[in-house]
Amino acid sequence: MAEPAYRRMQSEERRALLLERAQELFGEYGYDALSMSQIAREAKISKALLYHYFPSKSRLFEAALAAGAAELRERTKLDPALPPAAQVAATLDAFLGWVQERPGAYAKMLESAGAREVRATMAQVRAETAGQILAGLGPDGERPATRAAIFGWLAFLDAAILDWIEHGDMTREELHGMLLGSFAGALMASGAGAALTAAAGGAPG
Amino acid sequence: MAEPAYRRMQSEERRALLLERAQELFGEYGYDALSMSQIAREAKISKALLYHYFPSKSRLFEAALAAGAAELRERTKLDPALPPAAQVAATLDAFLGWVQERPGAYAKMLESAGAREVRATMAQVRAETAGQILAGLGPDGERPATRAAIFGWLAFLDAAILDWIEHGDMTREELHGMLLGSFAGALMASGAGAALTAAAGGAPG
DNA sequence: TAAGCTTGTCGACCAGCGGTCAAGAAGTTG
DNA sequence: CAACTTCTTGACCGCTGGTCGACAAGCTTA
Repeated sequence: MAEPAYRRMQSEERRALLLERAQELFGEYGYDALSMSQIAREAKISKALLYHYFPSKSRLFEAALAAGAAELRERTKLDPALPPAAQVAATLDAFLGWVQERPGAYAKMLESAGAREVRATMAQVRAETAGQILAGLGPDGERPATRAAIFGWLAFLDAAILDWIEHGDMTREELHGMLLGSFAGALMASGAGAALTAAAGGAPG
Repeated sequence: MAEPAYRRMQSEERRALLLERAQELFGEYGYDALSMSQIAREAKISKALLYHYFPSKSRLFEAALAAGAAELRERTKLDPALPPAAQVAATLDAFLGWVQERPGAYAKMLESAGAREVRATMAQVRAETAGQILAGLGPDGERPATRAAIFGWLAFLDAAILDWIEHGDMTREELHGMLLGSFAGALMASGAGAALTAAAGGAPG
């Protein structure tokens, strides 16, 4: 008679389900506008069970972030034989395409970056990205001004993308050109112009 | 015999005292690592009294922010007769000097910008700053790509300053040159090169 | 069919948060 | 010394992230 009060699932199945749901929800609400209780409610489980699979909210967010990052990485695989500027151009284009497919989620993710508990994680992601670019610049990549310029440009990138998402009055190509030109300008300004031997993509206008 | 359980103060005196204390504490801990209870404790009053003077934590933060901004504005008064690029150069230099005097507090303030309840306020501040720069650029300031470039550069500015504060291996002049050069590069890349008739300051070599 | 066991699952709980309220006490006025 | 203003407080609320012991789903064994 009595139906089971809940359906029991395999550990890995449940975990994957929760992760997927959390990814969607974080992308919809952002980190701090989404509570663990709400995630549990949406997934129709108790909050305690959510904590059984993920030890904390920040770790759950990191897991969701990592899942998204893996997806992105696949899209932005680069050819190490290309000159640095061309690598940046190609990767940037793939990246913009990826953002274009989930503009809301990307914006929420950028917002979430400011939340206290995940700040360190996001800073690390940025540091790794910057490190990759700097490594591709050769000896110039070790100069403090160039390091600051790359960190600055990564922030430039996110801010310009947010503006693009918010206003929607630029084509992706236009944005791409502006970003690439700014990248070149930042490198030049940092004194790393020598690394820009190959064409970095023309600025429109 | 019985000493008073607390000392009563004039409304304005208390308010000014609390605002000053809050400014220090926000600068030391940032927005979300600092609770209203903690502020009250540090100021040796009850939390309820703090709420009597400031209706919410975010409003208290905004008041503290505005106080700092007023200080900053006085330091960065600009001469509207100068060409735009020179205005930016001079303002930027004054701004860097201001940051240099309170590096920790400025870093905490940038961190705080990501907190949920103050995000809108910080976005508004940035929008006003961007608007001022764009207005100084003439007709170019109305182009979407230029708008995105200015927003991007403001983010660049903050990120580069954070890097500067964190590593401390650049002189202020070096940073100033890199920032100005990047500003020019971003404008060029957005197609607003015409606005850069006057020297924007040389990039270091 | 039923007992035994593993472990997925839940309700109840905790300290702390931002925020609110009626009541009390400090200090001034008649 | 009483009356009054208003600055100040302790107790409270709903919610958050997070923890814990106990229940029960459903497989294994007999």
